[in-house]
Amino acid sequence: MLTSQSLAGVLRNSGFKVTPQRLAVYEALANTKSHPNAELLYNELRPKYPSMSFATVYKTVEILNELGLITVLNTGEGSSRYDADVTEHSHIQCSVCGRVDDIGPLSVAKLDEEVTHDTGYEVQGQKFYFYGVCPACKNKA
Amino acid sequence: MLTSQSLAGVLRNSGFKVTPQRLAVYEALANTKSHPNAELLYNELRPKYPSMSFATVYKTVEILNELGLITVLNTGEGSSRYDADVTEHSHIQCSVCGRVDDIGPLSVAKLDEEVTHDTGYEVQGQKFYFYGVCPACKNKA
DNA sequence: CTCTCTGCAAAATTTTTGCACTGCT
DNA sequence: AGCAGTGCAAAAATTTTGCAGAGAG
Repeated sequence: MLTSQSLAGVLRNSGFKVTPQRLAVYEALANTKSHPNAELLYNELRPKYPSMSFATVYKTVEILNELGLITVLNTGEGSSRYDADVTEHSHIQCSVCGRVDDIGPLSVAKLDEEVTHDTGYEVQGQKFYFYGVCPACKNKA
Repeated sequence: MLTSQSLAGVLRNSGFKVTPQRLAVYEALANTKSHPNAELLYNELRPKYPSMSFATVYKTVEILNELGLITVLNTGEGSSRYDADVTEHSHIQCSVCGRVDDIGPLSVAKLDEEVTHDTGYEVQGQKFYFYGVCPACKNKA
């Protein structure tokens, strides 16, 4: 999670301009654990930035992702979700209510080695998704 | 991987009708390791089934997925990929050419436990995606 | 002042749906 | 024969793109 100042620095150093919209999109992601998609970001930012557009949301998350400042999640829904937490962690989605929660670092240190040996790929990254029923939905049932 | 006969049985037992299109979609998936998306399936089946439509492809993979006969992959591309191999395994995608390869079962036996303990979810399934450069693309570089 | 960025609208892409016709059982 | 399935076309949903005006450096 970066402060607005350090985000501004990263953008500038990478040749991108620092705009209120870019800071706002990042800040919205940094201040939530709900892993919103583009629509939710748009709806959340609209009140503060009435001119905010989907184009800007999508262009911004693309840049933030390129710069490694956010992660894009594909849980299998129609749309992508975004996460400002780029530290090593995984995600789990409730098959009942659809919420996505974080899973702290798993004991997977040897996996990259295993995968390299198994496939010959030069492994650069990984995304783990778990699916199940969240505690809240379990209690309702 | 089911034979056409056993697939027919599963469909019938589940109240679905056995149609040439359904058998063909499954067979196409069972006979490839390329994890095609809907468009590739459509293009592959078109010559044999000139009337094949995207609607049928999508409706069929939805049923096959419901029945647990195929798996849907979301690597982060625009479209979903489908895999008739439902045994426990993961996938790795080349960040250069986009191909998706299989990874045999990983040493992740304790992960579900770890996740349950960490999140309180009742874990039902998981999907692991690795990203990197495939041997072929490495050699070209 | 320049050049990137924003925001609108239109387009492209992927997936879903409605409905008449086909064909499985 | 009855009813689910197919296939067409249209619609929906998500994401991308073109371009004119706005704003950051």
